[in-house]
Amino acid sequence: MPEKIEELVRAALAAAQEAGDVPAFDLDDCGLERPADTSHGEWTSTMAMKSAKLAHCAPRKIAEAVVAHMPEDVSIDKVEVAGPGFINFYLSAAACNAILAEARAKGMEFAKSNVGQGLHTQVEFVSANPVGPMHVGHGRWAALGDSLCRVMSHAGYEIQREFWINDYGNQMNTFGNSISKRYMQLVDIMRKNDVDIDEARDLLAQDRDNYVQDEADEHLDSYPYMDDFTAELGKDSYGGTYIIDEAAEFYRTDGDKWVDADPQERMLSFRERGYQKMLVDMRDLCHDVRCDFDVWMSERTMYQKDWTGTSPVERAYAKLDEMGYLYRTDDGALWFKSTAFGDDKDRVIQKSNGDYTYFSSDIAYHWNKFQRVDHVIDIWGCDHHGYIARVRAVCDALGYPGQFEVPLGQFVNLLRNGKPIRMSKRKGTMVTFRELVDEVGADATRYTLISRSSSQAIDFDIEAVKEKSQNNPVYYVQYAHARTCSILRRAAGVSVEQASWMKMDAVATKAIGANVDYSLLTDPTELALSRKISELEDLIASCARDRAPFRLTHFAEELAAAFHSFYQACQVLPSEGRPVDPELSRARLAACDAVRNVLALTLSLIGVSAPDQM
RNA sequence: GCCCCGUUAGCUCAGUGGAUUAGAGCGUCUGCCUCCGGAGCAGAAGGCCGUAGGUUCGAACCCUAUACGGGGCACCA
Repeated sequence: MPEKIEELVRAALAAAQEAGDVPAFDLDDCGLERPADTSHGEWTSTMAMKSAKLAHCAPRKIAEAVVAHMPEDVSIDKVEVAGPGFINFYLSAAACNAILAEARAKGMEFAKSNVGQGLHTQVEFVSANPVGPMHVGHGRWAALGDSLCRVMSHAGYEIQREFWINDYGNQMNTFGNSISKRYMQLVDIMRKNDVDIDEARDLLAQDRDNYVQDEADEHLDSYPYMDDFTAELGKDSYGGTYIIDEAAEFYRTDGDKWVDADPQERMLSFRERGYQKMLVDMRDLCHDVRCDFDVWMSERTMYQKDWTGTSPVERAYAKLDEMGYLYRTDDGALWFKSTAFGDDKDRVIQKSNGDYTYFSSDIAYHWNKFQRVDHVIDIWGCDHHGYIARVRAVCDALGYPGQFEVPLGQFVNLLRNGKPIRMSKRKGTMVTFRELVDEVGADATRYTLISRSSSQAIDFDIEAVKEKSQNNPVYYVQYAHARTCSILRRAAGVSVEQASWMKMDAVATKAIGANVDYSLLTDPTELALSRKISELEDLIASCARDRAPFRLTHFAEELAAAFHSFYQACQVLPSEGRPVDPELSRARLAACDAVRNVLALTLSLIGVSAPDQM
């Protein structure tokens, strides 16, 4: 439709200029927009205001001349000049409602575009360390990243989803040692108190709870095991209950065979098996919120030597060195000249003691990414923002300027009854994402986490989301979808059971039949439906371009509201005392079906289910 | 000191340079089921868009300055 209106505007302007009503000038942009207020028509052109200066002519005068020369068109009811010089186009009902037929015909393929032009894009997100459970912040990245991928795919990008596993470095050993220490403590408790593993686990967990609750460290003797734990492993150790559970599980499978074993071997065994379990847990949890990754990339692979006898990290160093971007200081540390690419200061990539810094992994990793895709998006928490410049510097240095971007996301503030929850890394207290999903449900969790701009910090009140889940907008939208299904089932004379094996598309076809006359839909609430639905394609394209999938939740709520209004104002099926013309009824059913399709599509783009009944 | 995010209705937030009247949800108040799903609808009340300049035909939106709030500035990962 916008293409057609643009044609008409250009033709009208040419005619007006030909007639001498408007000075000659070149029009580069028709400035087509959708007026916010429906009383201003379906489309408006701001070309008169935009070209007023160029034409040395009052915008209102240009607009009037253009309208006077506007060619006739069947899909245009009328064209008007309004305000300072808007040219408003009012479409016929048939033209407005054509979108309903399109939405029904295309279903989940509706509102696709090609703004991405097939650009091979990798989106890396979540990438939680495999040494503990995912927290709510990771959940936000999962919801955001996955939704972005779905939206970008719909808008014509070739998308690859990737999870980067930080399974290299000291933290892995700390993780292994933490489990190992807990294992030894469990054995100690069992022997001293003559209890079984389950009781020992509870005693040890209680010891930790005492420690956590004692914020001020006042009762120094009430949690001996926790003190012993932190004394031996330091404050950066992993003290959470899940580590105790992990250790107890290893005791159940292995018994006390590790008690007298070599501590290093014990640590390695626990580390690797614990790591694998964490990975499986994260994969399952992501899957449960409908977020599945294409690639799980291990940091360790960046240090594994291939047949050439070198690792990806070493090859990346050689490449940068060859290009003259590395230098070594007297103390032996190796530096990357990131200031050459706009970073604040140069960055160490190999410490003076010979160890690699974490940054070195990212150098090799991002080089690796660009060997697989043409564009890289890393979704990071806002606390990583200082890290962007150096990674971008690497990408620039390696020859991929402008192909690396980082949408930063603000954090999730967890609250309980309006009070902030103390999240202590030191003491390992946290509300896990798993707990949240199990209590609130995947749909409400995902919807809530995606529904705000990622540049906005979210206050997520657990009690409020749990207790007020009935008021959650996600149910409002799902209810609208279920309602369309209900009407279609009733019209088709099909039970819920029959519908479930027939599928809703078949139910709709049975209810509606062929050759629907969409021009019968002229009520304002009916036209509001087609108007709203016609916005989706541009919306998806802009969500993809701006990396802002959250806007789809607003669209879903608006469409649901438009549908509920329509439903209230227009009787779809004839009932006692409320007759409806059969053809009108079919057209309204078709409108319901279009809404059903579009709601299902929109919800699927944000990874939320569209139930046929609730 | 430097960098990032925010500041819009009582609360939580949308707002892509456009129109007299800056929107939505929650909360408050008033109506609407002998009627296709009331998890709904219709309406009311509630705003000098943090402040001050600038750009523009036009600014909540862009620019500059400034105030307040949150976060970040490792040879940690």
